[in-house]
Order: sequence, then structure tokens, then C-alpha cells
Amino acid sequence: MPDSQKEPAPVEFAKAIADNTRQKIMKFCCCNWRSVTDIVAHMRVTQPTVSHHLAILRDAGLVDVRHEGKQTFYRLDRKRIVNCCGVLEHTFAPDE
Amino acid sequence: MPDSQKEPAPVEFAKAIADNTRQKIMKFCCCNWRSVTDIVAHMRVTQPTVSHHLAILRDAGLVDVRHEGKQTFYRLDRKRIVNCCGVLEHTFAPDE
DNA sequence: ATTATATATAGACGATCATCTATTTGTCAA
DNA sequence: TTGACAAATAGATGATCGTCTATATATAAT
Repeated sequence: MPDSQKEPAPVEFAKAIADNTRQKIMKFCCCNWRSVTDIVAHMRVTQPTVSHHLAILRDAGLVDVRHEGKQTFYRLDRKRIVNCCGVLEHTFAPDE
Repeated sequence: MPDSQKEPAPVEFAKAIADNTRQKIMKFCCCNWRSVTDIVAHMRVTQPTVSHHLAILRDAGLVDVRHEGKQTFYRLDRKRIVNCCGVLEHTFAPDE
């Protein structure tokens, strides 16, 4: 299985989502494909900062990416989120 | 409701668990009360470092604390963990 | 080809963080 | 009360992180 399909370990997952800016991006991309430009317009940080955070989410396997012409679209991988939360629960609350 | 009973916001929860040392402590305290001394013996960091991480978990409301004589015992609050994971899922994967 | 637009990358800077040693605080036993 | 043990706190240091400006890369339009 390639790295790109491996779920992040609990620590990697936690680090990836442990930032306000990233969580805001995650919510914005939760249920729709969003271009980087749209994400930037929705945030109060610069475009390079958004790209930086998108790279972290991408490296953690938490977003899907699609290229279309000049634009790049991102969407949160909700199944991956659910899976990671499940791993967290199983790791730290095995009996419930 | 006092702060000590409020669940941490998704960002606070993620930050609290976004560290290898803390996750190791969390696993060790998952299903049993553990004294600080026992936790230190189980880890490869110094006692003050363990105390530091315990304070972070305590501030995030993720552990229960009990004093007994000279010793202090910690235990992971598994229900809180489950609840936080649920909030995460609901926040970032509302439809699944 | 040149220009404009979209996104990524490089490098710098200040803030936060994890860890350490040294010390303090609190509790029990002699 | 003195000494021993348990845990927390203070302060320092190096590493990581989030953000910025400047620049590079890629694609489309003129």
C-alpha cells in the first residue's frame, strides 16, 4: 500500500489538525471542492500561508486534490477523518 | 458550568494530544490510575517533563487526578476522549 | 511570445513548544 | 524537627511552527 493511502498515525493526525487556520480550512473544504483562491478569500492569511497549510493537510492524507486548468481544488476527505477519529478512540478508549 | 468540566474545543483537544510523549502517557494511564513515579519509570524523559505533560493533559480536561498521601495518581478520562472524538467527527464529517 | 492568473516554493523571523537542570512545595517517618 | 521521598514550578535552551515577503512554476489568453 503506498504511503498516500496509509492513514496517519494518531500523533500525525493530531498534529495535522492542531491549528486554528487548518481547522478553518478543513471546515470550509468539508463538503465542497474549493479552489485555493476561494480558500484564501475565506481566510485572513496570505495565499502562501494557505498553500503551506494545504500542504500539511495533503501530506497527512486528509484532503483530496484535483487539478483543473490553472486551478487546484481541495476537498476534505471525510472518510479519512472518520477513520482517524475511530483510531483515536480505539487507541485511548479501547473499551467504550 | 466550571471550566474544568467544559470539553476542550477541537483545536485545544488536538493540541493536547499532538505529542508523542503525551500520547504514550495517555496510553499508560488509559485504563488504570498511575502515580507520577510509575509514569516516569515507564517513560524516557525526566520527572519534570512528565509533570509538564500531565499539566497539559490536566488543563485540557483529559485526565482525572487523585491525591493519596505523598503521591498523585492520574487516569485518562476515556469518556472525555470519546466525546472529543465525537465532536471532531461532527465538526469535520457532519454527514457520516 | 508576451502577459496575466493560479498556485507552490524559498527563506526569514518571531512565537510556541519539549526538554533539561535546579529548586520549591508538600507529605510522611524517624 | 529533621530527613527522605513525591510532585510541581522556574528558568534556560534548542527545535519546531505559523506567518510573512519575494520568487518560481505552470497554465491560459492575447
